Amino acid sequence: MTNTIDREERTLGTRCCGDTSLAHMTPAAAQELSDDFLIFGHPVRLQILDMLGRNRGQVCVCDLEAALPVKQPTVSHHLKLLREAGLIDCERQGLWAYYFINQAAVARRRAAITEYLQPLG
Amino acid sequence: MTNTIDREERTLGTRCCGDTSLAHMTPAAAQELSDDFLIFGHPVRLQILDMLGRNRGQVCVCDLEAALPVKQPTVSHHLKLLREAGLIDCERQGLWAYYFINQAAVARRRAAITEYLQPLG
DNA sequence: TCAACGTATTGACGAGCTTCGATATAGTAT
DNA sequence: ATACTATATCGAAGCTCGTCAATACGTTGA
Repeated sequence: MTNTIDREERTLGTRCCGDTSLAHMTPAAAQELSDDFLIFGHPVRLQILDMLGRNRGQVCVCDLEAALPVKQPTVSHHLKLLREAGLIDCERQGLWAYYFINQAAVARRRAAITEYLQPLG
Repeated sequence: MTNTIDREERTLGTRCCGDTSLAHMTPAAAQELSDDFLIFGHPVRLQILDMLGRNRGQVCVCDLEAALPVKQPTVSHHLKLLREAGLIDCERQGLWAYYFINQAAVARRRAAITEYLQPLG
C-alpha cells in the first residue's frame, strides 16, 4: 500500500507537507484561468452565447434584448465584455449589428478549462 | 445552399428573427450554470483545488495558508465557499482540518460545463 | 434637412464579493 | 489550570460588478 497518509507523527507548530510536493499553479496562471471562468459566470452572458450558437450570424442586439431579462444598455455592456474577451465578434450592417461566436476562441477557453478540471475529478 | 442569411429584406422596426428559432436556455438554467462557473472564478480557489488535487488527503489549512497570497481568515472563507458548493470536504483530526476534493462533485460540474461549451465552438 | 431608428457610451447607484483584524472555539502540552 | 496552537466566524472597509436612465452617435427614409 503506497502513499499511506501518516498523520500520527504530527506535532504542534509543524506544517503537514513541508516540501515542494505542494507545488502548485503560479498566481499568474491562476489569475488567467479564473478570468476564463469568470467571463462565463453570468446568466445573461451564458444566454447570449447560447443564442448566438443556435442562430449563427443572424442575431442582432434587438433580438437579444427581446429575449433577455435586461435592458438594452445592459445587453450592450455584456456584448462588449464578450467581445473584449474575444469570444464573439460583430458585423455592422446599416443600423444593425449582427453578432456571432468566435468558435476558435471558445474552443481555446474550453480546452484550458477542461485541462484544469480533468485531473481534479 | 440552405440557411442563407437573408438580411436584405430588413426594414426598420422589424426584429431579425421573429419566432421561436431563438429559443434559448431558461433563466433558471442559465443562473445555475453561471454559478457552476463562478465557483471556479477566483485564483485562490483555483489554487486550493489544484493543491488538493496534487496532495490527496494530506492538506491542512496551514499548508494552504503558507502557499497562498492571502491570510488565514481568507483561506477559511474560500474553503467554506468550496465546501458549500460541494466541491471539497474536510476531516478534522485533533487541531488540524484535512481538506480533500469531492471528485464526483467536480466531475458533475465539469460535465455540465463541457455540455454547455461543446456546441459553441 | 429632419425625424425616427438601432446601438454604444456615460455616469451614477446599489449589491455583492474579497480581504483582514479581532475574536471565538476547541484541541494539545506542560 | 494555563499557555499555546489550528481553524472558524464576525464585522467592517474597500472594491468590483451589474444595471439602467440619459445621452451620444451613426444610419435610414421621407
